[in-house]
Amino acid sequence: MKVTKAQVQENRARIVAMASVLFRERGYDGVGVAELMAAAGLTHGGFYKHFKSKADLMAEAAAEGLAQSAANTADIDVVAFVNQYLSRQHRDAPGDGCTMAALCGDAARQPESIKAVFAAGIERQLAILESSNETEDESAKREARARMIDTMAHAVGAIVLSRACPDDSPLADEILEVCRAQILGQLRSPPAPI
Amino acid sequence: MKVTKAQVQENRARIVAMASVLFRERGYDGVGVAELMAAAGLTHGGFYKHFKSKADLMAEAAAEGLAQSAANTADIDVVAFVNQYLSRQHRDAPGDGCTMAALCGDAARQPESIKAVFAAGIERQLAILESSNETEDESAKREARARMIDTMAHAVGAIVLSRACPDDSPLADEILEVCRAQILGQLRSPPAPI
DNA sequence: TGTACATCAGTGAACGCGCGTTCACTGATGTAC
DNA sequence: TGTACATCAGTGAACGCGCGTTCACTGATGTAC
Repeated sequence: MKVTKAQVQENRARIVAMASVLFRERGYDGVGVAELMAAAGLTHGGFYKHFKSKADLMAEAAAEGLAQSAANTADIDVVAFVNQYLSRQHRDAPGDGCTMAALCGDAARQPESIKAVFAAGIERQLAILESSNETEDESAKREARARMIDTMAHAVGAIVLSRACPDDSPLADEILEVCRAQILGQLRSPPAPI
Repeated sequence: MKVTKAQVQENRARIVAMASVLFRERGYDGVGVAELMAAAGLTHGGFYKHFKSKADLMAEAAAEGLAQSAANTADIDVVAFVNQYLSRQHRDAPGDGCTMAALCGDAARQPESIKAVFAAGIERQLAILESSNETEDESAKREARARMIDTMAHAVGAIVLSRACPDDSPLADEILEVCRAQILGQLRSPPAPI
């Protein structure tokens, strides 16, 4: 049962999309090839007609997830981004949340090729966040970049730490709220003195 | 070949200690029971004389790792702690680094019992960091706690994000340096306005 | 436009492998006398 | 203090299982005429 070219493309895209979600929910080792294919409505045997290996799909799914996050960020301002990022909804739904927050720990133990995808994703996200700042001044640009790197790490840390706490634990919510207030405060305040 | 009571205790402690390191280096799914036992100089069959299951050891190894971090923090002040935490040495040696930074992502997908160990570890670390502040004032105490939660999340995020980048990538170092400067700046400055 | 045939995405059984866990056995330890 | 024996940490083979990957096969698609 061969299938139209359009169908092939669509199937492949669906595999990547489902993988992107499932990996975020359960980690790279937490989902098998068979389950991934089943989630896309296919059987596992056809997997290698689309991808060289599971690691291959991991890289592609990460790229997709990171691109999606970037796209979601493009339209809103930094304050809205932070409010949404540091919400309980985001923390409790890793599957359609930030790929960095969900998979950074896993990425650290993956081959360089996957780490490269993450680094590119971070740079891309930074470019979008910085773009709200339209200055021409070089030192102001550097300042804006540093601020955004800092904000990103701060936000990722809050989500990651909050997710490591038991469901409904007060500490999990406290981490989120404290960090949200702090990050928003910093964004409002002038550059920190050196 | 039975073994003295002291030897039994020592063997068990060695298993937990090695597990604590290996899990931090390669994640909970990245190390098997056989390898864990071999690292402790034993064969895999005896594992279940010491632990009910691998998950059991995971919880104990996490507790050990978190307790160790707390102990290491007890003697030094917050600035020294931050400088050490956000160093390339720490980033590049997860095996004897912070358990939170190394395993938070994994913990998020583990049973509640392990998440509880993490939450307890976070509280313990907070207690130590807050203790440098010796005020009696209730609102100042709350302020100190919030600051330390914030600092911890910030620092964890920086390490986790930096580790997801390729080895020797400029971005990995940039993240570390930017966050270190920022965190130290905040610790020096007065409480952020609300 | 209609026919004949090569292509190749998808199927499902099978592969070897490493995992967590169980088990019968060993033999020095530690206890009872 | 010396002897006899029960205990149980440690061994290494074996278990079932699910994993990533391979393979012979299918049959509609898309191409060549």
